[in-house]
Amino acid sequence: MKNDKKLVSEITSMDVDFAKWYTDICKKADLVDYSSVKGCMIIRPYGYAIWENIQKILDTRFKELGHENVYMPMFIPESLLQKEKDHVEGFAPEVAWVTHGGNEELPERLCVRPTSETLFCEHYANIIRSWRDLPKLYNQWCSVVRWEKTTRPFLRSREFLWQEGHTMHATVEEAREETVRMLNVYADFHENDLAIPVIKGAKTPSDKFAGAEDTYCIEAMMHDGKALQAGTSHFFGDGFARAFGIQFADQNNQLQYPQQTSWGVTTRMIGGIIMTHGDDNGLVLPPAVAPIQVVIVPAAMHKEGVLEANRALLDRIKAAGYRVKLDDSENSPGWKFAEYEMKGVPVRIELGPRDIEAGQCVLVTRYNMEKTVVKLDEVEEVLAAKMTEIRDGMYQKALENRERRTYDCTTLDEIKTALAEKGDGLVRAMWCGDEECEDRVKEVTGVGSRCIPFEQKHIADTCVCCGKTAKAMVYWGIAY
RNA sequence: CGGGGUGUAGCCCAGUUGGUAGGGUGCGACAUUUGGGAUGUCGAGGCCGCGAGUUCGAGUCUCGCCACUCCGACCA
Repeated sequence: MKNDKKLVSEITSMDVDFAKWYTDICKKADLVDYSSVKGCMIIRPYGYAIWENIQKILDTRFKELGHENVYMPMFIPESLLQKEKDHVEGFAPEVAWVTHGGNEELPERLCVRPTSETLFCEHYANIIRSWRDLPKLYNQWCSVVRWEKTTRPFLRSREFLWQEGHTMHATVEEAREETVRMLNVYADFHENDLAIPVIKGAKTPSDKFAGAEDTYCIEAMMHDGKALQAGTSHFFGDGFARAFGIQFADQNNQLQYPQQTSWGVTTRMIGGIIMTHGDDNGLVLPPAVAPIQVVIVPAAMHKEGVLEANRALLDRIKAAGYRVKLDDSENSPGWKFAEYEMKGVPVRIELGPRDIEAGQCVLVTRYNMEKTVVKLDEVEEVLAAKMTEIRDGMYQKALENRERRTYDCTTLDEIKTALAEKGDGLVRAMWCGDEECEDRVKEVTGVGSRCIPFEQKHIADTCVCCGKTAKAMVYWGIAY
């Protein structure tokens, strides 16, 4: 059939070429366009609307937990960046520098923020004096620049949008609690709103954020079995505070250094949504962040009464609180079906003369293409149930993929065999804690350490690599 | 940053031994259509990625650069 042919030619199949499939979706679903600067993407209205929905949900949660939004400058003087040694060393290779203002060379070059710990610290040094000033719970929504070598839309761009929380606390316990609390916010958001199952855990020492004492992360598995770091939360101790001279007088009038955290998620999450839920017909969006949650496609639109009935349905669904669109354009229904499937709209409702006569409409859920005939009277109730069902179904589907592609291994050979026979995936294996073994596992098997999960599973007594007593079970994988 | 691939209309692509650019799709108008990407007619749309060079003449040959893309090393 001609239609089928066209569909196939639109997007590369994910089984044929996952990477190509990914970029096809990004472009064909109107999420991004390329700009004239390498690695800098234009986020188009449909893609940006997803980000705005993500922002709304997270911003609300941050504020519920007492965080306040601020805005820091985008430039960091070189001397400021250099105050914390590990931090500079970590970021130096990928910062962009501003060296001129107009035609004048600047006395000190400015780096375009790759992250803002140093700026927050400089400011905190000025505003924190007493235990009464703590905690400081600041967050900012902004973009940062990291001069990446290879770039991909959403997954790795040289400029990306994110949110960075930076907090200061009086005690270690309180700061550690904050670090875990925010990791949990990210994990809940991924699982409940994005329908992406995540593994919570700690990064190994070699994989920690530059300057952090502990880095926690959530790891998600993409459809192709590769891992995506979806969010991070860091505990800094007082390392930065000492470097920046931030001190407060405690209740005994003793000077103390405050304990610091930072945490962030980025537009990369959109890449995560695409690669977790998408299929060969295009994007599949979780209802919570879909710019359009319901699209109404009229059939035989020009027959008498059809458009009116569709408009009435639109008003009702809108009144019920959904982001809904009626496509009354002149395109054929078939065109519209394909279009909104490409864009990942969670629910499509078809309403034509036959339905109107029968007092019903046809409801199709995107993630499984299931058709349901719904009585018009019951649309609101059915929609409410469907939205939950969609989120649960998408989550389940993603979880099954992850479980099918998670392999427990006790030797390096087992890892190699599992990956070769079952395909890319996450490997659960024991680790002694030595960086040498960590490197060797990657060298020999191709999978690197992703995280030491909070939820441990005992697979063996000894390290998968050296055979010494194991300290922890580690998730290993190929990372995006 | 190494290795490969690709840059021609918005998109996909053709373009012969070098002779001044074409198809499909999309776009605009009109008509007929509309339950899985409709059809016809007319029309608009090009610094052939950018810059040098060879040549009477370059989309085509040479060199350089840039971008995209894939595979590796680094990263949210």
